[in-house]
Amino acid sequence: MDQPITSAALRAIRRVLRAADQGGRKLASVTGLTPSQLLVLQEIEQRGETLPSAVAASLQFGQATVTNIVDRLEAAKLVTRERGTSDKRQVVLRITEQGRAVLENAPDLLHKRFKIGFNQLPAWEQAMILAGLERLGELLDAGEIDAAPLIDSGVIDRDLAPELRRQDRDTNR
Amino acid sequence: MDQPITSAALRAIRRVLRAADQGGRKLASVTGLTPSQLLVLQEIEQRGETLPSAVAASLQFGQATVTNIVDRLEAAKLVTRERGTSDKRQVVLRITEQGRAVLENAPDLLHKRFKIGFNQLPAWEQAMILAGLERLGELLDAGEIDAAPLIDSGVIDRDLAPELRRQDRDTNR
DNA sequence: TCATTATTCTTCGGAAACCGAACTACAATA
DNA sequence: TATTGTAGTTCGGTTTCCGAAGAATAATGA
Repeated sequence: MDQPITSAALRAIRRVLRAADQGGRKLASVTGLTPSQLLVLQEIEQRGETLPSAVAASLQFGQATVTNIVDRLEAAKLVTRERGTSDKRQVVLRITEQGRAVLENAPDLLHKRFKIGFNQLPAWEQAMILAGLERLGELLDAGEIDAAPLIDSGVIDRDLAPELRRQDRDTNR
Repeated sequence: MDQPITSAALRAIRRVLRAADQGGRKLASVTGLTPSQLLVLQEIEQRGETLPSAVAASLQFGQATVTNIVDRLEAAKLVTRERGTSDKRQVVLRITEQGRAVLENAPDLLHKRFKIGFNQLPAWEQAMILAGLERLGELLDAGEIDAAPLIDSGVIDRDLAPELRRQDRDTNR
């Protein structure tokens, strides 16, 4: 059905995704910083001084999510929350020294693994990979997809599920 | 610090990751199948008849996680659970007709978006992207990384956090 | 054969990521 | 001033993961 090259590419993508995921998980267990937290932290560092809404927009997270994550970062003293002066509705986020230190010492593992290998590749190959990735990025976030043509074909019934589960299994023993 | 090309590549990777994530989330809201569920389902389909442990190993999930996900898939009747005959500790997973149908109708959006764009690219570019991706996959899951050199530099104190949070904010008003 | 050890899976409890909807301040506008 | 808009937060809910402990069954060895 698919071109072989297409599905090979898909497999490769999934592999990359999985690797990223795993790396993140491991990172979390070691540093106490989850991937999302790291992302937010990086975002804040890059911008120097931002608003939660900006972070949310850029990371495509909901505001609620950002609040949540910033809560943790603040508790860990990696980030500062301060009410805006001109517009008091706003909240200004700043990274702390500690935050910066964490970013230095805990480049996420994806980053790390990647860098190690990548730097060893010949330049042409680096260029090729980069070009491919960028193309891919374009493909993937090109415009909103219409998520229409997915008919109701056996969708999960969330309310029914829990009961069914236990019951089904018990009758099975 | 990093070569510019390295960090460009990293940005590109993150972009791809984010796109995948978003796509997955959207998919979930439409079909009721989350990305992980889809992965497990696909895995079961491919293998035709498997054990949870095999799925877990291949997807690099914990057993508990697989149990959890299979619970949902089973409740949705996309998958069948049956005790093994020769070894009764085992559980045999099979995809149902419905499950197959769902896989057909709900190729995940990543897949979909990707296919659309990808197929339109000239062959050489497809080849290039593929090569880049595969190289990347190798880089990323090359061997276990030693997650050692991450010193305790401002790690989150999980127990302290929740209290701090609320308190800090209240004093802030 | 019986007891011990291993295995396969499930259950339980817990952290975190997300989100939408309701809500609170504050700002801007008419 | 009254209304409408905007920035963040809170609340409640779902899902993903995991580790540890448990139950059932197999395999092993004395």
